[in-house]
Parts: sequence; structure tokens; C-alpha cells
Amino acid sequence: MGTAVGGGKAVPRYVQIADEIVQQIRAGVLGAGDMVPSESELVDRYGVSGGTIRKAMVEVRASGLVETRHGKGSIVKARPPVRLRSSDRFRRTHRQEGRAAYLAESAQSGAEAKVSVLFIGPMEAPEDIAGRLGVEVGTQVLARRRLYFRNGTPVETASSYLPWDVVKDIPELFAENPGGGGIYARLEEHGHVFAEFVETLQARPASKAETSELALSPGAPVVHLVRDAVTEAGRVVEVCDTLMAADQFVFEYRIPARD
Amino acid sequence: MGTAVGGGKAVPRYVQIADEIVQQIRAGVLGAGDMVPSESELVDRYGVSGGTIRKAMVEVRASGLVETRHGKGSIVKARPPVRLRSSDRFRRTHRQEGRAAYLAESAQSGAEAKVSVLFIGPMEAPEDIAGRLGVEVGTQVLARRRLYFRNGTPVETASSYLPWDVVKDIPELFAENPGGGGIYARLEEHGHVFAEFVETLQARPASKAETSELALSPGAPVVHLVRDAVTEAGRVVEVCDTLMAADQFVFEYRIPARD
DNA sequence: GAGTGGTCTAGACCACTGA
DNA sequence: CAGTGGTCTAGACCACTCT
Repeated sequence: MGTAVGGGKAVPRYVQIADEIVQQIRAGVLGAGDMVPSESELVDRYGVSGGTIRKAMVEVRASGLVETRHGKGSIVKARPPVRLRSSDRFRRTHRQEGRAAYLAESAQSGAEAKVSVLFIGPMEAPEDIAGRLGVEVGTQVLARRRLYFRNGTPVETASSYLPWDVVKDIPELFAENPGGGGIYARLEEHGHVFAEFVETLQARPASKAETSELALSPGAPVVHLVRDAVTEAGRVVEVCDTLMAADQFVFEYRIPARD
Repeated sequence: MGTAVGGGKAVPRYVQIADEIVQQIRAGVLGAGDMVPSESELVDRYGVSGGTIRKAMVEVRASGLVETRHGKGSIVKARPPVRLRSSDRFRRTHRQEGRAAYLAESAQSGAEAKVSVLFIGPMEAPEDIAGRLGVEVGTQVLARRRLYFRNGTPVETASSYLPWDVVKDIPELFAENPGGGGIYARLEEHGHVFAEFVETLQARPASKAETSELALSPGAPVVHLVRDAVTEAGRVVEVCDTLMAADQFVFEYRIPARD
């Protein structure tokens, strides 16, 4: 046979099918944790070939509502992802309450948060990081690499880099748990008082490697966020390089009106 | 025949081919404006079937380095896109110099910018906008919908919504060109002095409709940005709803350290 | 018209999951 | 083991672009 006959519009069949499945999820016909019918079952149900169903499922995955595992099937994701990541999570009052930024926000939205430390130790500064820290490429810096989970699924990797002369007298920064208020609290206790944080964001499709690290569907977008922590002395004492699953976050920034 | 024979690894052939093409572009073998070989030529060159090449090209498109048009082919994109969109483009000094935010930034990065006005006129406030403006759903507001171009290609759609009682005495806001400094300058001249701007961002794959409006490849990510302009009186006098091609922008925000 | 990408098919084989 | 998704093929027809 041929192509989408019948109506004779422009919407390809696989898009129609994808939309139909997405609607069923949004409408609750398929609820959180339910399995999406298997591809072969969908082939029967819609009377199209496997390739077409396959393309439809690629679209469905791109919607972020579903997670597919190989010999298993596709399962409707647990929930309306989206965690607000607001710009005032760096307030000192939050730190003094003893909570690190990510916990403060997770608590707000009632989700279970977890951090797994992947690496803490010395490292030669990569080029872009060295530039931001104002040190030579290859200089030794402290790297702290972690993976953040939310409700059991990885949503974010973060790598902090700090100049060695800053960290060498702050033993807590070498510990998995740097203590109440996080590393920023420790830094301010040691005289590195922050003036501002500069964040740059860019969204792009996940690479193959990132796809597996964050358990994403191929092609799902990620947000690459890099933050410079600048002290009142004008020095960048930390660069935090973060990669986040885009469907898990909404970013909020408040910009004061200025002259 | 079967699958990726030979080595016997896990990397699918279409990914290998996609990577190879992407490398050629990054290395400059294929330069800006060059046509990527046609799919049938790639079929010959790599000795695989059309479907495999097709999947490879989907990957290549996802990299954002290439733009594909139907009966034409794939062309290597003109540019290392990326335009910095920094949070201090709302400074009054910029407005007083008579330049609107987008022009100030475009000038910086030496790109040709253009705006096309799609619609200016009264409109019933949609639900989310009404909520932000603090008016009833369906109340009449002024809508200003524009499409921004950069070097000839559309990169951003923006829709501003303003309460009717605010705009009714400011005729410039109904004009395509609201005058030097843009609508924010006009609003401040009429007593609406801004205290802050609140921006929320979310990245997601483009929908089918957005794909065509911004001339994107299917599945390419977009950034949805909504900005509330808040006056010193605590009122939101403008909501700007923006959709941007993610590969065209880097966002920068400066966050002052606070208690 | 010839050439391009876009959709679809019908069937093959592989790799992973779970009972 | 049966069932699932993942990759690949070879060929068909369609829609768009350019000449």
C-alpha cells in the first residue's frame, strides 16, 4: 500500500498515533506506573507496520511522559516532573538554617531528594574552567562531582571546581558532606564572602553519553548550566558545571530594574 | 542481512555514520553553507540502506549543525549560532540610548537583526496570562505579537500582554514601532516605574507547530521564557511570553548574594 | 522532468528482560 | 524460554524544489 491515504491531510500517521498515546496519558487513561501497550500490540491495534509504531514511540518518548527500557517496555513516568529552581536559593538565611540549596527546594515541592558523590579530589583544571577561575590550564583544583536524584531517578549532574589555595585550609570541602549550609557556608566562614553568582544556561539535545548518565530518552533536551561564584574581592572561588534533564526543571530568575 | 557485523560492539551503525558526518562538519571538511551529500549518495558511500541513513541524519539534525529542507537537501548552518541574552539588557541606560533590548544585544555580537510584527491589538486574556497580570480570564488586554529574525532566519517569537487600563492612554503602544527604548521606555514615561523583572524558563522539544514557525528540525529543543514586568507599585504591567530556538541562545543571569 | 527528503511496509535478526 | 524493544533491509509511493 501507500502512504496516509483517506483524509488526505499532511499529518503523518505516526504523529497522529503519538498524539493519541500522549493524550491518553495526559487524560489519565494511562496512569503513572502503567505500562504502555507493547509495540506489537500497537501494530495490531492501529493496523500499521512496526516501523510506524516505532517512530510514533520516539515521539512519545520525546514528550518526556514515558520511559522505555529494552526488554521490558514503556512505562508512564511517575510524575509531573518540574522542580522550580529559583534564583533565591542562594540566600544566606537558607544556609544558616543549615540546608543546602537543593534540599530547600526539594522540600518545597515535596519530593524525595538524594545525592550521590561520584568524586572528590584534586584534578587538573580543564580549559574552560581554568578560564573562569582565572588560573592556568592544568593547574591543580579541587573537583567535587555529584549526581542528584529525585524520587529515585537521576536528574542532574554537578561538578564544582575550586582553586587549591582556597580549599587547602578548609578540610570540610574534602568531605562527602561538607556540613550544614553546604560548601558556600564553609567558604563564607573562611572569609570568602560572596558578592554575586553568575549563571549561564544553554539548552541542547543530550549527547549519547549524557543520555545514559541521566537515564534520558535519546534526543531529550538537557540544560547546561555553569555558575561562577564571585566574592566581594572580585574573585571566582567556585565554578559549578551542571547538566540537568530539561523536563525536570523550571528556572526562575528575578532581575532587579537598574539604571 | 543482519545487524552491525564486523567488530561486534554496541554502537549502532547509524550512530557511527552520524558521528562521522558531525565530525566532518566540526573539522571544517564541510563548511558553512555547504550541502551535505544527499541521502541516496550516502547510501552508496556507506553501503547501508536508506532507512539507516535516514536515522543517521535525524541524529545529525539533532546536533543543530545542519538544516534540512524538503526537496532540497541538508545544508550546513551558517553559524555558530548562540547569541548571548544577558540579564542586564533591561537597564534604563540602554533604553535612554534609544535602543531596544534585542537590538542592543544583536549589535554586540555583530549580527543582522530584524523584527516582524505579527499582530497588535486587543485580545481576551488567556488563563495563564490573566493569572500573571492579576485580571479575570477573558478580560480585554493589549497583545503585541512579534517574530524576531537573526541573519534572515526566525529565532524567536514573543507575545507581550498588557492590561487595558495601562495602555489605553499610551498611543505608542499600539504602533508597530513604539519609539526609542521600546515599550518599557514608554511605560516608565507614563509613571509605571519598574522594580523588577521575573523570568521563568523551561526547555522542551518543539511541538510540530513550533517546528514550522521557527523553521526548526523536528525534535529540536526550544526554550519557553515568560517574563513578568513588575512596577514599584507591585503591579505586573506586562507579561512577555517568548519561545526561542534553543541553539540560538545562551542565557546569562547575575544573581546578587543576599541575606 | 529529475532529484531530493518524508512516510510507510513487511519481514529479518539481535539484545535484553523476566519467568 | 517467550516477549519485548533496537537495528537493519529493500523497495514502494508521496511531496517538495529546482530547472
